[in-house]
Amino acid sequence: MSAALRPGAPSGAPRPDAEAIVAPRVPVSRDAVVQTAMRLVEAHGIDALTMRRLSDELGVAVTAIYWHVGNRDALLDALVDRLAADMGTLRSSGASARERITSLAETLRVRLRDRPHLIGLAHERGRTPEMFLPVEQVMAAELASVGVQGKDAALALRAISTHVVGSVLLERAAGRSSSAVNAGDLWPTDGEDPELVEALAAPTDFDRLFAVGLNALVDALVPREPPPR
Amino acid sequence: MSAALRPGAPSGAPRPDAEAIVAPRVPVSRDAVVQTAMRLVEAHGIDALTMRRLSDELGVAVTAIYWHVGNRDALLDALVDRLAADMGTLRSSGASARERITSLAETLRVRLRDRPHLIGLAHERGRTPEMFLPVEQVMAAELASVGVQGKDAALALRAISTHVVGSVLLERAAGRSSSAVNAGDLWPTDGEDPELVEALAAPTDFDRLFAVGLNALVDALVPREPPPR
DNA sequence: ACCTGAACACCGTTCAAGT
DNA sequence: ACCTGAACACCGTTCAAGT
Repeated sequence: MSAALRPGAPSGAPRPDAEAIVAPRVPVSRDAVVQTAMRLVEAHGIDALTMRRLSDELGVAVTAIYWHVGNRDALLDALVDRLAADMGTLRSSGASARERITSLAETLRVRLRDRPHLIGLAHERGRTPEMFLPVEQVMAAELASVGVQGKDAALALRAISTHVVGSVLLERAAGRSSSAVNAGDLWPTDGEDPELVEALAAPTDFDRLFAVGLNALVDALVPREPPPR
Repeated sequence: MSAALRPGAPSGAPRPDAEAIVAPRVPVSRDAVVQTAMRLVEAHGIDALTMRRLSDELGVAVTAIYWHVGNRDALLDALVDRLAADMGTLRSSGASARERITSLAETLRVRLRDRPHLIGLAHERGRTPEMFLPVEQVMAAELASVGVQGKDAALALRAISTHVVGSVLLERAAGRSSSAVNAGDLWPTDGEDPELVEALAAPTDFDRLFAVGLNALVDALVPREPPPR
């Protein structure tokens, strides 16, 4: 089911500057390797990314991959690089600084949640900070506008972005749980608060959970008014 | 450097009910397998747990492991089971319900942080809820004492324990980062708030970060006074 | 009941060799 | 500059066979 389009298949214009004619060759670029790897990880998770499967997908021998990216570890680094670049920039929207900060955090969350396997990878490699960068830049300006700067601003930024990744990671983990274990299933059912047990047995509402935590953080860290001048 | 104490070595009393005499045998129990696996993971991380290394450590052939635990996946499940059991129970201490809840969360955090590789494993397998169980039981009682019950209590419990695991997971990830990438290193140094950039370049103070988030959550979710009766 | 050894399919990686 | 094939050490797992 693989190794299909190995020979020929000259998609793309033939390069005029080559002594070609015989076999267009269309060499696999480093870029193509990274891109295909990204697709594999997004679609089937990190375990699906084996050097051999990747080379199959590209229609080359395994060893060709090594020429382009060095080894698997370097390839994973390249994936995170690209993911970080893909995060792009953000604009804040909302009436007050607090609303704008809230909406920034929500946007980042959605963006991360769209590519769960890849942010899982970034997490494993301790490179989540790079994912925050774009939002933090904008958020810093918002904080400054209400008088939060310096070390306080750094703390607030970290608290909020930590909350975002934490939420995404845990939601992802919950999704991966085979039997979807919830705390409620483990509680004694003869307790004094059956409504609590029932609520814990139900699947977590991650949207609400995220919102509650975010609200609490914003309340604690972002003042309502700009400071008196 | 392994496969050392293979034959003989009859540690533990010889069983009197056996037809033995010739070779004490001391069979490897399922319990011993799980225990050794746990040690391996705690000491060297999940990747160090290969079936072959494990069997070496136990002084048996690889295939013997399979007889005791089925396969690697089942073994990992057994590890998480044991971890959950090891979490034990907790007592809350403090003057008010708020203080007791705060100290419970802090205790859970420390307990999880002591075994980073194992809770990483539990996380990967979507089984963190079981780690919370003991604390949540006690915390539910504290919440009830200030009038928080039912669905509200469930939300509060989840918000707090999510914050705890999230913190631990991210701290662990930061520790695993090779070059300890911090957001500050990526910011332009010609910004308008050099103190902010400097603070972001410094390593994260996870204790403080945790405390700030926890405080915000407790403020938002746990009332100061018990409700009027 | 408990363990071994051979065997299989699958990894990542190196290297000499080809064009 | 780019790719191949053979080879190596290491995985998890199955199975028939031993005691």
